[in-house]
Amino acid sequence: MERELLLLGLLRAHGMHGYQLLEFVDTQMAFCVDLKKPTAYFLLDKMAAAGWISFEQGQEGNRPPRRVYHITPEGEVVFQRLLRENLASYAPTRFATDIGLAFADVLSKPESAHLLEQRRIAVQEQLTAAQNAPPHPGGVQLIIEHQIHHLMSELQWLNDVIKRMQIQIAGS
Amino acid sequence: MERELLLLGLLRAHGMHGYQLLEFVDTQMAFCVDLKKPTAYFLLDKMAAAGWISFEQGQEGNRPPRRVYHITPEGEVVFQRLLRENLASYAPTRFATDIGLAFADVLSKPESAHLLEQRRIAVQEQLTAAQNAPPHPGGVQLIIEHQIHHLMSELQWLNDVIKRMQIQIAGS
DNA sequence: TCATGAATAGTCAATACTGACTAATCAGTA
DNA sequence: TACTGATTAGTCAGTATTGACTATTCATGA
Repeated sequence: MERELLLLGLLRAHGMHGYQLLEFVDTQMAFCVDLKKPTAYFLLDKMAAAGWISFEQGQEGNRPPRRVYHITPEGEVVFQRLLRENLASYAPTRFATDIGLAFADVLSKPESAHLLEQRRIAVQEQLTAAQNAPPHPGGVQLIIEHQIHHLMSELQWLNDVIKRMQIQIAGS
Repeated sequence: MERELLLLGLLRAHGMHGYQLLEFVDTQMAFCVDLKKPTAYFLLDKMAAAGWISFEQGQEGNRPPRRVYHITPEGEVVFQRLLRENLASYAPTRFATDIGLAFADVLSKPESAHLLEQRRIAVQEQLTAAQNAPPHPGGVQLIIEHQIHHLMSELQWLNDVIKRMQIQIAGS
């Protein structure tokens, strides 16, 4: 339900139409949520059907009419529940890139080490990007800090694994 | 493609039927992959259609016949490609539990701090479970070590955030 | 003024994933 | 032996997600 939480949270600020929501998520929160356009509209439809949000046809200038969504009182109740559930829990993190590690011994140690060095560069790049991100509004800043903390931890771990592999190479 | 990588990697060891694959993933790798039964059969069908794996009807005792899957030479080529791609790259991690942070200021600081303390307990429990996991075969052990490293880093960060909130409460 | 490309706003068919179900066999036991 | 619950093996209908597409408006500059 984290995307529902996100959309409800954004709509609490003020009514928005689908594209506006999408744009905000894409530009301000791309690093922590992946929300595609059809998924967003699907979720909006679903939440409207559930009565968590309402919408009216809005017209602006000559543009084609569009749905402007608002959070309903029931939606606000759901938002608060989802928020509390979210803050109190921790969903175990699955790293997609971990599966390769299970089979790293299929390749030679030097090749594995070399490939993981490329991975290290990728992590380093993401870290630099996060550190150079312009300040974001309110709580989003907290998420960026989390990302930075996490990426630094990943870098440290990767360095450790690579070092261990190199010792094994030297010792063989 | 990380699930394809996983299934191919497991089938490299020896031919297996769907249920066997599922069972291994469920018992040995549940903490790092989430693979539901219908998804597994779906992927096996798809990979068989692509020629990455083959199967024959196997019979054992009086049990109903079942498909025993084997990796093909083309499948081995794909496996090696996917493995190298996986090791060399780093998919940015999205933490589902981060979204709540963006809206934490909706609640009072004491309540937020209290909820995050519950989250800390959840993280701590997962850490203890990972630390007490029996030794796993080969590369899977590496993934467990990664999880432990990550959970310790999460704990440290959470402690820091909670502490900051408590200072803000005291100072207000 | 009238192409041209970017921005706006959204839809749709196809793919991927899951919860809930079926159905057979086996192991234990009353 | 006949019943019960666990294990094995898989399917299917419904839900979720996505890539690719449509269609309008706006800005611009030749």
